[in-house]
Amino acid sequence: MPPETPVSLRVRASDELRQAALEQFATVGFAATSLQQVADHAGYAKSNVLYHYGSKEALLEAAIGPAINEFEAVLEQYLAGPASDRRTALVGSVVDLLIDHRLAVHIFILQGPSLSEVPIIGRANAAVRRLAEAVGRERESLDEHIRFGIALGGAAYLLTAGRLFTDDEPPSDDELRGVLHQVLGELLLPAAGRTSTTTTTD
Amino acid sequence: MPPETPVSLRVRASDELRQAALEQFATVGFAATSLQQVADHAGYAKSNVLYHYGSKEALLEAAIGPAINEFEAVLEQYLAGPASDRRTALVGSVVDLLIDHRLAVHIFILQGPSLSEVPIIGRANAAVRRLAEAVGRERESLDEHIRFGIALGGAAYLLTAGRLFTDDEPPSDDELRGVLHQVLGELLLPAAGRTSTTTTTD
DNA sequence: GCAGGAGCTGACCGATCGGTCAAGTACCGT
DNA sequence: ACGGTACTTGACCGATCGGTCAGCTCCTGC
Repeated sequence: MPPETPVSLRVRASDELRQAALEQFATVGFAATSLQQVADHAGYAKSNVLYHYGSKEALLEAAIGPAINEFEAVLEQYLAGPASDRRTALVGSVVDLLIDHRLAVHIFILQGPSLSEVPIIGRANAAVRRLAEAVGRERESLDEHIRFGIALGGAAYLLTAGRLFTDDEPPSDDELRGVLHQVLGELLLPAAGRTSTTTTTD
Repeated sequence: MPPETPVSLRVRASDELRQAALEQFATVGFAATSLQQVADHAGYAKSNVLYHYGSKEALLEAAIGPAINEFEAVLEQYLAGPASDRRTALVGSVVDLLIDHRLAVHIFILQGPSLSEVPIIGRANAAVRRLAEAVGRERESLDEHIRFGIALGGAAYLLTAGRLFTDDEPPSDDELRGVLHQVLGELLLPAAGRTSTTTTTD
């Protein structure tokens, strides 16, 4: 047993590299980010990136895999849930996912269509598509598809590109959560003023 | 004067190259698209791209310049308009711009934050930011900023990534225009039920 | 003390990047 | 027929890409 018991474990290089990759992939784009950039940003040599993660695609998978798993869990929960309050629960789950994994979400939502040949991105695209179809199947398709696309893509855009809109320091996560909950609810939940037939349950 | 008056002018290579570049930049991403891809897609040699447009950046400028000019015109019109119906006019202008230049808009809105070092993208980002600030200045800032970001980013995302949501052939532009007008109006116009920004408790 | 494995690095590889250049082709007014 | 101009191309350039590999330093179990 070592005499000193370090409260904070030593920082692992693989974690630093994964985090640097996540930030670079989200802000610069996966295709436009070189392994050299990731290594420089984390303070290591490029070879070390390929030592811990065998390839650029594996690095991407390590960076956004957890977020995609969580997104797939949200999808399964929605498909299995009762039709009465699926929508409300969906909005809450999606808002949490967006805020907790905003960088990863930006990658596999906004860059997803450009990277469909990457296996893990293909998985994410399939999940997004299944959720969109499930949401759109409940009512008139075109309107729902558009609302869903704007809500998902818009929120993903806002959370990472939103710093472009103001030079003030960004709002706290709780503030963001509240407003996002409100706005996405307006977009996805059958509001009182919209769609004359307020069919809350079928 | 030429004896034959050809009804359809001869197809110009520069136009074909510009159009191919627009499509590739929008679907694959500017940084991830090589000049070789653009040339192959249009059926010419790579050298010919650099003959008509001296550099990759100049090609981008030729492809999205008109859309950015139009966006800046929308901004000026909004800044100069009377406060009474600026918002309503803005929604109409933005919807038209989105539909008429969806590929270019996808590039300078969604890829904008990643490409701010490219001069023309920097111009576009500045215009987006000025519009966001003008819109957000009228009421409580955070809520308005978020609504604006979701509306703009979401619509740009939907129009080009939306084909990921369905394998049916895409809806007509008129259908799209109608629904977009409705949804963006809900997001940006002060609706009757909504003015209180009391975030619904979780 | 020491063998051995994990962590890390620089040198190097073929491929591709954006961009340059000289030569070839096609078409024009004269 | 001819000179010139616009157009198009393949060969080529240095830089950088993702990825491989041999070798270095450290730490640890014995």
